[in-house]
Amino acid sequence: MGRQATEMLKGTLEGIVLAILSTRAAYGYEITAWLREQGFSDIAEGTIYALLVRIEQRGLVDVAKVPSEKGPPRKVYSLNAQGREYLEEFWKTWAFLTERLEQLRQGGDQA
Amino acid sequence: MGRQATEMLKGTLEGIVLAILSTRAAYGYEITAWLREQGFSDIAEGTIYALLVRIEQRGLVDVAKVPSEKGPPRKVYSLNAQGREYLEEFWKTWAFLTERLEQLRQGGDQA
DNA sequence: CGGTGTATTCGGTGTTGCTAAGTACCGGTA
DNA sequence: TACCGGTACTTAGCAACACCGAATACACCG
Repeated sequence: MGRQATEMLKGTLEGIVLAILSTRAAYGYEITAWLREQGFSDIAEGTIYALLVRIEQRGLVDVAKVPSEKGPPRKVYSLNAQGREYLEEFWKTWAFLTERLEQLRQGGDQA
Repeated sequence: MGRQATEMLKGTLEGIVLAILSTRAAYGYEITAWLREQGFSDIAEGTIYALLVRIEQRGLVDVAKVPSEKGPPRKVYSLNAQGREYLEEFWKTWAFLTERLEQLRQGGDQA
């Protein structure tokens, strides 16, 4: 989607992944595929894996190694209590941002 | 506002400033003060100036040096045609992101 | 045995916002 | 005069994040 999207994803992508994991446990490959389906056409594979490693190191998710029928074992991530708290904060920050931008958009349309 | 906000601002702050400039010309100090009023409490002064330099170098804004009664001359920025185009793209990307996240938020609330 | 699809890892790059310090100009005050 | 606070901009170095490209590993199929 271009340069703007790349920069806007910073910080947001983390929230997106946490939000996905709040509905169900998932592994990297699966998440990447799902995001592509949702229109995040050019999210790099490596980006998701790196992100997953980060949130694991911060203790926001639990990990389970599950054998796959069709490849190497999967690392299945699930959101834990701390992750849920963090996700709450994310939504608050997101709400603040969207409010400000909604105001700006309306103001800009008038001018 | 913390780490999350910092990361989420990346890419978004640029759009915010362009949106401000689409309503009226402004200079750095003024923009910083306005943002603080709007609740962006800890946006660093240097951040805005650096951003303004970037968008100027990309040719999105025009600059005029205007003497001030109370200090060194102001650099007043105004959005030009290219900047307006770029801002349009920004809004599109932003709309895409908000759509996805709105869906995720609803899904997450159910689970 | 080589190729395709699944699944993860790693090193290096560019962009961005933050920190912190410095420069410059002006008015008021001691 | 000398100093301080408010205005206004600049700069150098840092940390975090998404991207790119390549590599690794496993399973099945022709």
